[in-house]
Order: sequence, then structure tokens, then C-alpha cells
Amino acid sequence: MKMSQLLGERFKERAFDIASQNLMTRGGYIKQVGNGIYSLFPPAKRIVNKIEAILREEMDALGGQEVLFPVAIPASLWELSGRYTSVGSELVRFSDRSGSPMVLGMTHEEPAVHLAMHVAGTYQKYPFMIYQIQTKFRDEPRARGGLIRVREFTMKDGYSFHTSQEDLEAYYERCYRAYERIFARAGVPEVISVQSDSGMMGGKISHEFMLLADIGEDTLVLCDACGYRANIEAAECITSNETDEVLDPLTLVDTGENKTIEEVCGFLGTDPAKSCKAVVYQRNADDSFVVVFCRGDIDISETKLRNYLKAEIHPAQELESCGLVAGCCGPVNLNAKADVIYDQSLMGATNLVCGANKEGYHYTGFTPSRDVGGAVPYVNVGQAFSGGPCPNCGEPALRISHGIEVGNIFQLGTKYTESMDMTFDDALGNRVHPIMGCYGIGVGRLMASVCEAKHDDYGPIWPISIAPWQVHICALRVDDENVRREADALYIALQAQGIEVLFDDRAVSPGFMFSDADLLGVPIRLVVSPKTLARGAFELVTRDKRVKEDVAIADALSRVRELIAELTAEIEREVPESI
RNA sequence: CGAGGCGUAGCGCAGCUUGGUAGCGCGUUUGGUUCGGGACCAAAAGGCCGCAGGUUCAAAUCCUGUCGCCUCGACCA
Repeated sequence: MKMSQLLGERFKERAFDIASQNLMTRGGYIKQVGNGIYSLFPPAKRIVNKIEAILREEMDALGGQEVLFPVAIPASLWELSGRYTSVGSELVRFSDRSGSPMVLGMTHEEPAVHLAMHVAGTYQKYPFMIYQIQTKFRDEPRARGGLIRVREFTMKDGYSFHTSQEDLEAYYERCYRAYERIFARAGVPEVISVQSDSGMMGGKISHEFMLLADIGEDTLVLCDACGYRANIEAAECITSNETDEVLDPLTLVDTGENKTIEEVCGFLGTDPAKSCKAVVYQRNADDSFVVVFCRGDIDISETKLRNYLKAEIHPAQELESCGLVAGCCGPVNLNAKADVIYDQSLMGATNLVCGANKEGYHYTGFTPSRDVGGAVPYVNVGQAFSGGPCPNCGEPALRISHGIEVGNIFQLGTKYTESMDMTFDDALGNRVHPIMGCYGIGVGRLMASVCEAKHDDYGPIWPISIAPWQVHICALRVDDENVRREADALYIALQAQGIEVLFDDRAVSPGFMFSDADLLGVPIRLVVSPKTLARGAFELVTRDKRVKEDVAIADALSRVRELIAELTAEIEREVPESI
């Protein structure tokens, strides 16, 4: 490819805070078409192609069979699984010309089951995995960060079908390893897996693959003591309370204008951990209220609460209509039209401060086991916290971090095969539902994540395995006859070796040319100029600045091949064996 | 969905308060001089001032509506 022909412009102006969005916009990789909707310029499309090639190789190595599901899907298919109504407005619903309801595919469990259900009626076909690389549309409430979070995106999604849970688990392990291989091959071996909440995908065991990054939208808890890693949505919140010897009597105190836990505890000189706070939610479906009581220093995990209630919820907009007193909600003398939930963080706690359900008043000396009528049904809806105990090893060593979710794997179970009634005959002639797993990777998000992880102030530093080109020739002074001749010859010779070359043949100043080269992030750069030719050489530099040397013109081809092999081997060394 | 902000040349922006010839920088085109980290000179092209109404002799500017985009929050497979 010659730069003089390459479509796309590079800009100097810095436009965005997120590195990948900034560099990929400035570098002429992506162009926004609408909110969360992007077109890709050739450099980005080339990277995507290489990522997809890795995905295909790894999926095929798992015995996967590539298929293609539709983007526009009759709603009836989603009605079968029950998700037509259970999924919110992220699912785009529309009607075709005849008025039939349709959806845009946001994930493809339904078409996968639909495809397989009548061609896998015998156990002898199992296990099998089908996958596709295709467009998804999710009408996110808020797209952001360039390709990090978009509404339309390309995803590799695979679906495996098994005759037993054991078989699924064995295959899941192989997929897990394949995912580690994929991220390592894409140049980001630092991607880690974390235990995750299955959300509305259904199923039990699931992992998310995360690139740790401050801009990541997922919050993770990591244990430095035992290596436990989980999405905070899935991490159990461990708390313990020391029971005081002497139980104070429940005492009404005037707390004036103090409302928040900080204010009330500050006013009374109490540790927030010795208080009981109320968090109020409403169910989306009917606006009915749910009051959660928890220890004052603990946050509520909306995800856990949602899972417990099996209902979509949102923070309460107002409290009056259910009879709660804002700022003074408490479990004692509570007279409200709301469901009440006690978080585990209150178990065993004594002598707490809590709201008195009376404007301007709180209680001290609240002890749940004594003051709440009947046995308190504790549930675990608290959020793990920095420095808190690890759910795995118990060490108080939890660390909070952020990550970009670049992939996930789920053990789905029979949620979809049951609801859509997919069955097979087992060896005994029994008709049973196959057990499913599903496996996703966002292609564009992975590209942006690599950029996020591998860049400097001047542009991306693409790993050679996914770089848009392997070699970038910068011909300074193409008006110079010798430069022109040698650069042309080099371009042709490299291509003849099957090497992917970008040739900057433009008559622009050196600074301009190098800046563009930095933004394109090609791993190996060859500079051809009157100066290098006077030395009978080209200058060879790597984008990561580790190599900067002269190569004799005659040696250029072999040296470039050698360097490509070295850079490739470096990546391969990080790739674990498949299982 | 809640709060705030912005739509003016390909990109980045000024002008709007106080209505009166549409501007600046970058980029583009042409010619010339330059040439190892975003060069310089000269000339030129390029805009229904998001869209629709309204007020006015006159609207980029004031009013109403609408659409789009951005940021924060809510939400998230």
C-alpha cells in the first residue's frame, strides 16, 4: 500500500481523553457515523481482519464450526426463550413491512439453538460448537470511548452443546485456555480472567477476560494473597461484627438536620461501621419499593440485589409515597409500603445507630437480633470493598481495580434448550435437553484495548501479530532519484517476500512523515533518504524504539525477515499450550 | 431516562451578550523555495451558520419547536 493512495487523514489536534479513542481517531482508523456507531478506515479493518484470523484459528482448533446467523431476527424466536419481554430497551425491536415484530441480534443464543435443534437429535452428534463473527447491535443507553463501548460492533460468539455437565466443564476449560491463547496472540497476554456474574445470560459459572485499565468500566476485586479475581458484581462481601458485651437500650436521639450516614455518625461521634443505613430502590416493573438495610460502611451491589429480587430495579426517586422518611429510615417502627431486606453485614452487629422513621430523629443502641421482630432473614447484597476480606482465602487483602471486558465465557446450562425445547436421544433412548456453553469476544473492543495497552504519546504500538502492516517504508525526499529508485525496489522486494508493506511515497517533510508513521504504529520502519543511501544503507527502527540501526542495502531483506521472526517469536513465547 | 453543554468551511474554533458585508488556525489546490520530528512565501477554492417555524425593514445572533452530538449520572449481556 502506498501512503499517497491510502484513504484516511491523520490529525494533530488532540480530541479525546481516552487514549485509544484519541489515537484511533487522530490516526485515521475510525470515523464516527452516529452515537456509538463507527466506520473503519483501511488500517483498522486490516487489524480487525488479523484479529478475526486468530479467532478463527483458535475456534477451529477447538473443533468449532463457523456459521452465520442473521442480524434481523423474527421476534418469535426471542419469544420462545422468553427474552423478547425480559430484555430491556437495549434490544432493538421493530416491525417489517407486514407488521411482523423483529429484533436486531444483540447475542445469538436463540438462532444458535434454532440452527442446531433439528440436526442434533442423537447423542452421537455431541459435543459440538458453532461460532460466528458478525455484527451485533445493542442500543446502549450511553456509548462512549470510541470503540471501547459502542452500539454496533463485531463479535465472535460461540455456542457449544453437550450431553453432560462434565463434558461442558471439560470443554469450558479448553475454551478458557483458547481465550488465554487468543489474547496472548493478539499481543496482550496481560489480559486476566475474573469470576463474573452471569447476568441475564443465565447459567452459573462464568468468567470475564479483563484488560486492567483505569478507563475500564468494570470494577474488579483482586486478592494479592491468594490470586482470587472477580468482578465486583460477583465477589462476595465478607463482613464480621464483634458482639458487644453490654447491649445498650434503644434510645431515641434528636439528630436535627443530619441525614446522611456521614453526617449522623459525625454528629454522634460514631464509626459508620456501628450504624445501620437504609438504601431504597424501586422495581422497574411496578415502582414498588424495596428497602435494604446494611451496615453504614458497606455499599449495596445493585447487581446482587437485582439477582436476589429477580427483578429490574432502580434507586428510588422519592420516598414519600411509600411512607419512608428521607434521611431517617430505620428498621424499628418501620411503617412503609415496601419490602424490607437485611444485608448480611448487619449479622451479629450490636449497638448501632439507625434512623427512627421520624423526621430529625435516630436511634442509638439498635441491635438487630433483639430489636427486629422474629428471626432476621439476612441476604448477601453488599459490595466487596478495598481492604476487605477475600472470599476465597479470608485475608483482608482485597484490592479494587478497573478493567475493560474483552471477552467472556459462560456455562449456560439448559436455559435455552429447555425454553426452546431442543432435545436429543441419549444412548438409553431418553429424550433430554443438551447443556450449553457460550463464548464471546468483541473484536473492535479488543483492537481498542490493545491500543489502550500498547501506545505512547505519539500513537499506537501495534503488536506484529495484528499490526495493519508489518513494515513501513519512509522515503524522505522522493524527489531524489536515488531515493526513489531504492525505495521502489525495496517496496517491491519486500512484497515479493509476502511481507505486508506500507510505503510512504509522499513528498512531505520528514517530521510530517514520522508523525504519521507513529500514528499508524507499524512495528518495523525502514527509512530511505539521501543520508542513508550515502552510507549505502537504510535505517531500520522499530516502533517500540528497541531497535535503531543501519542495514546495508543488500542485507535489508534478510534483516527484516529476521526481525519479523523475532517479534513474532516474542509474542508466541507468551502463548500457553492449548488443551 | 435525569442534569449540563455544543451544532458556523474537511478538522479545530471565534463571532451571538448589544440583530446590519461570515471570520481565524490547520488542512486542500496552484506556483516557488525548503527537507531527519507535524517548514516558508505567494495566490486560490471552499459555508442555506443542524433543521423548521416565529419576531423584525433586516436573524448565525432574539423567541418557540425539533433533530443530532458531547460530558456527568442512571443503566449494561
